[in-house]
Amino acid sequence: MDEKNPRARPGLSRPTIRDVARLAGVSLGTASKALSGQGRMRPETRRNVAQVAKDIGFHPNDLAQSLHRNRSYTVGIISNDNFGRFSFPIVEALEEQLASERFAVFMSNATDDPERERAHVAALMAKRVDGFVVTARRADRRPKLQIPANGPPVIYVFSRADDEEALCLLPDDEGGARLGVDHLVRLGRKRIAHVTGPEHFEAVRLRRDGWQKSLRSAGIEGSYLSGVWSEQWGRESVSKLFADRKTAPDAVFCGNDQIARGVIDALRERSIYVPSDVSVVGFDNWEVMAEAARPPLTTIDMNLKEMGRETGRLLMELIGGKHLHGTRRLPCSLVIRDSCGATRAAKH
Amino acid sequence: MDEKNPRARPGLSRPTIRDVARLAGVSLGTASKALSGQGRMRPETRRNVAQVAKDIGFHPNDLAQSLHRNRSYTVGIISNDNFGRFSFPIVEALEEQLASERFAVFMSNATDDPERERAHVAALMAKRVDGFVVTARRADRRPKLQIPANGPPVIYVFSRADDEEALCLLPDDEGGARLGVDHLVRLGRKRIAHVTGPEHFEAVRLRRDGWQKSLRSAGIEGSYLSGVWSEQWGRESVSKLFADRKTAPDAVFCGNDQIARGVIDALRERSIYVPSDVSVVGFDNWEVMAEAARPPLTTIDMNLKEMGRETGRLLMELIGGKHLHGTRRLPCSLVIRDSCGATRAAKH
DNA sequence: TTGAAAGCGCTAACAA
DNA sequence: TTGTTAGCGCTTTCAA
Repeated sequence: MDEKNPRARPGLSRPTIRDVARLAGVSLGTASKALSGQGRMRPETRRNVAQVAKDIGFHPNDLAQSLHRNRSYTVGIISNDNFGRFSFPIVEALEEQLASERFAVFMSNATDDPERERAHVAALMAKRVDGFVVTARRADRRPKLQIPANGPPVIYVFSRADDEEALCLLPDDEGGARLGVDHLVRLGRKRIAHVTGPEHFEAVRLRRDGWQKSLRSAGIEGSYLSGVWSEQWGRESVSKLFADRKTAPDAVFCGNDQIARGVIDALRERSIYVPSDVSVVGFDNWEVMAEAARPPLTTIDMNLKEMGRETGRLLMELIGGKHLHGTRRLPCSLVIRDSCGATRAAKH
Repeated sequence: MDEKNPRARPGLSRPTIRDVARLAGVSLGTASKALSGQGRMRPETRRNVAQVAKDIGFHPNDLAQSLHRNRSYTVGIISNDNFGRFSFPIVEALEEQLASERFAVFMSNATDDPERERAHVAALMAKRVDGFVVTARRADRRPKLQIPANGPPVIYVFSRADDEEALCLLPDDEGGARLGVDHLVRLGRKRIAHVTGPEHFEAVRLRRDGWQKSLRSAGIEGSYLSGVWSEQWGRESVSKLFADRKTAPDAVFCGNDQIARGVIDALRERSIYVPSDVSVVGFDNWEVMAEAARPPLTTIDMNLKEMGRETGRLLMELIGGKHLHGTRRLPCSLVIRDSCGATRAAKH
C-alpha cells in the first residue's frame, strides 16, 4: 500500500505524521512543529498541515510520544480485595479527576494474592505507568507495594501500608462517629449504645473511640457491642440491648448501615418506635440501604467521591515530583434522614 | 550518568536493553534475542545476558515493543452510566480473563455524556488500544461507539448497540424468568404474580414474557404489576395483590431482589408466611440483599462473572481477526434459598 | 521559515 | 553464533 514502507505490517496501520508531511508537501519536522503549535512558521503552512492531518484522520500515537517523553500519561490502580462497594465510588471519581488531567487509568485486581499483585505491578511497570494507586477494603495494614526505589510514586487510598513514609488517604472514622453521636446528644438522647463490626477493623476501633469521646464529653453512657457487619447481627443486638427495659438505650449508633437496618427492623418488631422511642444512626450512607430503611436512615457519609478526587490531585503532585507522605484523613459528613427525629440541622 | 546518552532525560530513566548489552559485553541484537529466547546462540551467552538483565533490574519497555508490533496489549472499557452493581462483577471477571492473556485494561467512565465518551474514545485510540468493551446499565439500546471503520473491534456487554451488526452479550432474561417461574410451578403453586420494574427496560419486558410463557405452559394464572425498582414498590404491591383474599397469589415472582425483599417484609407484616403461605422468587442474586431477607431469598443469578469471562474470550477472538456479530444471550441460573419452601432441586 | 538527522527503547532482517 | 543496521512514530536539535 504505502511504497515508502517496504515491510508489510500486521494489524491496522493508521496514518502517521509522515503521511501528513508527505501529503502536505513539507518535511517531517515541519509537520510535527505545525501540529504541536511549536516554533515559528508561515501561518499558511501550519493551516495547510492541520487541514491535511484532519482530512486523512491523523491522530498522533501516544505510545510513540511517551517513548520520547519518558512519561506515559497513565496510572495503574491496584485493588486487593475485589473492587467493591467502597472502592467503586473512589475509583470512579479518581478516574474522572485523572481524565481531566489527560491521564488514562489501568485497572487491575489483585484479589489479595501477593503473586498476582506482583504480576500486575510488573505488567504496569512495563507499560511505564507514571504512578500507582492502591485501594482495598482491608481490616489492617497491607505490605507496601513492591516496586524499585526509583520507581513511580504510590498512593494508598482506603487502605494503609505498613510503612510510615507511605502516603495514605483514609476517611476520618473517629470524626465521623463523633458527628453521629453528637447529633444524638443534641437531640437530647441520654443512653447511646454502639453496635458495630469486628474489632480487627481499624475503622471499628476508631469509630468506637469517637463514640466514647462524644459520650464522655456529654457526660452520658451507653453499652457497646461488637459483632459482624450484617443485618442479622443488628437484629440480634436489639434483643441484647433491650433485654432489660431499665438499661435499654434511647439511641443506637451503628457501625454500618446494614447493622442499622437490622436494628430498625428488630425495633419495629418489638413495637419500639423509631425515632420517637429510639433514635438510630448508621454509617456509610449506602443509599440503597439507607433509603429503604423504615424510617429512612440518618447516617454518616465518608465522602468517597471526594476521596477519589483528592487521590487524583495528590497523585498529580507526586508525579510532578513533590514528596508527600504520611496518613491523611478526610472528613465525613452527617446525612440526616428520618431515623433520629426532629432536628433543626441543615440537611447537607 | 550514562556517557552514551548525552541528552539529560526527564523523569526516571530505567535500564534499557542497550545497558544490558553493554554490561554483558554483547551486541544489542544479541541481547534482544537472548532475552526473548529467539534464535540460536551459546547457552552460556544467553545465561550471561539474562543474569546481567536481572542484576541491573532490566524490564523491557512495553511501549517500545508496542510501537514496533503495532499492538499495545491493552483494551479500553467504556462505561456509560457509572460503573455499578451490575457492571462491577462483569468488569472484574473481564479484567481477570484479559490479564491471563497478558492484556491490560483501561477503565473509563463516560457517565452517559456523548462528549465525554468521544473524548475517552479518542484518548484510548491515541493509546492504541487493541479493542473496546462497552458496558452500561441502560434501559434501551445505545448509539454505537464512534470509531473509524478500520478501528479496533468493539464488544457490548450488558448493553446493546443500535446496530444489528454489533456484537452484544446479554443475560437471557426470558430464560431466567422461566427458570424461576418453573421452579414455583414444580412446587405446586397455582397463582403466580409478577411484580417488576419499569417497562422501558427491555429486561422487564423479557422477564415478563418468560413469566407468561411459563404460566401458559403450566395452564395457570397470575397478575402482573409493573412499577419501580425499589423495596417500597415491593411493599406497596403486596397491598394490591392481597387486597382481595380470593384472588391473592400463592407465589410472587419479582423483577429484582429489592422488590422481592419489599414483598417479603410486607407479607410478614400481614402475617402471611413465606414460604408456607406464599413463595417468593427474586432476580439478580444480589447477595447482600438476598441473604439478609427473612427468609433468605431464592433468586435468579445472571452469572455476571461468567459474562465477563466470555466477554474477554470473545474480545480475544475479535482481536485475533475473527468476525463476530449479533446478540448473544448467556443463561441465568436459579439460586435456591428458603423463600420458596421444600424442594429437591440441587442447590447449585 | 524549513529541512535533515539523531534518537526514544526495542525488534528483526541481513551480514559477517 | 554474533554484530550491524534499518526501522516502529514521534520530537527536537541543528543546519540550511
